[in-house]
Amino acid sequence: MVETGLEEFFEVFLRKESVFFDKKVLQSSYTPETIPHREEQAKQIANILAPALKAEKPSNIFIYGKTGTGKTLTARYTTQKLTDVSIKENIPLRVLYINCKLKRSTDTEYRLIAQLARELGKAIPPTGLPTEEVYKIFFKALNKQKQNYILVLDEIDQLVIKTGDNVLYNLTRINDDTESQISIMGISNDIMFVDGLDPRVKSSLSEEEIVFPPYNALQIQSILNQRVGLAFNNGVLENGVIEKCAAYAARDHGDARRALELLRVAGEVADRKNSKKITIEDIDEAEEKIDRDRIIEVVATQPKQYKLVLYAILSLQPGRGNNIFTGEVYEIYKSLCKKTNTSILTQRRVSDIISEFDMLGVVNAKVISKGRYGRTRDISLEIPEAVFSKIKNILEESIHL
DNA sequence: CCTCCACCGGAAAGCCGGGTCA
DNA sequence: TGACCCGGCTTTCCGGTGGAGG
Repeated sequence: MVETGLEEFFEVFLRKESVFFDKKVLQSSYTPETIPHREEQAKQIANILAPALKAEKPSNIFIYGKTGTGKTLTARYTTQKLTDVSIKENIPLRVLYINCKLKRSTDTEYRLIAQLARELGKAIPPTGLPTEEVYKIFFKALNKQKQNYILVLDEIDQLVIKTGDNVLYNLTRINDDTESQISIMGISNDIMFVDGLDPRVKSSLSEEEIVFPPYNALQIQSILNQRVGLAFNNGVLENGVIEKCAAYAARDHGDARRALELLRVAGEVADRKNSKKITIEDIDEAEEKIDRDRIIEVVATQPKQYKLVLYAILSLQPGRGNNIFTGEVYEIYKSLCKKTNTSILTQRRVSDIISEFDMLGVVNAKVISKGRYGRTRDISLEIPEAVFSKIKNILEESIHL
């Protein structure tokens, strides 16, 4: 019985029409043929990197711009073209791209250097060696194959936040004692990031700076238009859909990635409704859905202690304004720990957990002063009404009560 | 104008599980 | 096997502080 039901389901699914022609085109991993509205920046990067083809060391570049402004895409695009030429002309040049935020892979000093050494063909164990040792192996490998390297460090700000600028210092002065030359292209979405750096690193890293401004609504429209032809079947977009998408994305900070995601999810929403068209309402629905799914995902994947803290905040929320304070949360949290037989963390730690939730956008927590009655955080939930009870359920289930 | 609350948040250090190497 | 390393998570210690109330 069940099988035939499923079989039928799959058959129906197979024959079901979709608004999509090729969904991949809307995913962030997709690299388009051209990058609209970034010709200027691509040109600049090309200018700076070009000397590498003549075995000269290009200046280090620091790229910054908000999320979804095409930094990574442009960096990959330009370096790809550069390698294409270097291969064709048989020039010893190599581009190493590292995303510094990849958890458990490139987000610490040891792991970053280890990864670089691996790119050069060395086997490095995931842990166990002194970092110093890994540096040695890496340098040795650099010396062995003499060539120009361009090291792209994406999300470089995350790396520094986590592990300090020591790594960058070491990397920027590699050229002093190796045969190979290595240029660094740092990509960050935090503009203030360089200011916190060691002055030596700062001046070295930002020999050249390139800014990626946010896209405006019109530009986002054209980016979307570039892709809809490939992504969707003909005529599935209702009038005004692109405009609305672009408007939404431009509203906060010209994030093209968000616009593409919005469009993709709207398509999925339409598909699920068996609709042959994507309507403007689908966009609204998509935006909410993205928001909800994100929060649910974030909450569901937190460790137990975090869940307890969040649950404590949750149970203080209903029917109140923004007056939840750290002390109250901690008291509730402690009682929850006892109830669930969990070890109790210190208030210092819980305080950090609260600020992590703040950064994740699950909670809003800003420090206020209550004068005579001390200083604390003013905490309020950022969870949309629609998912409140669902979140509560998730927490209750995974904490057992 | 001063006090003093109830925390904040930086720094350092400890614990533990994962690992290497000789 | 023992000495040693990394990294995540946590505790300990402690100096700081905005502003209501005296």
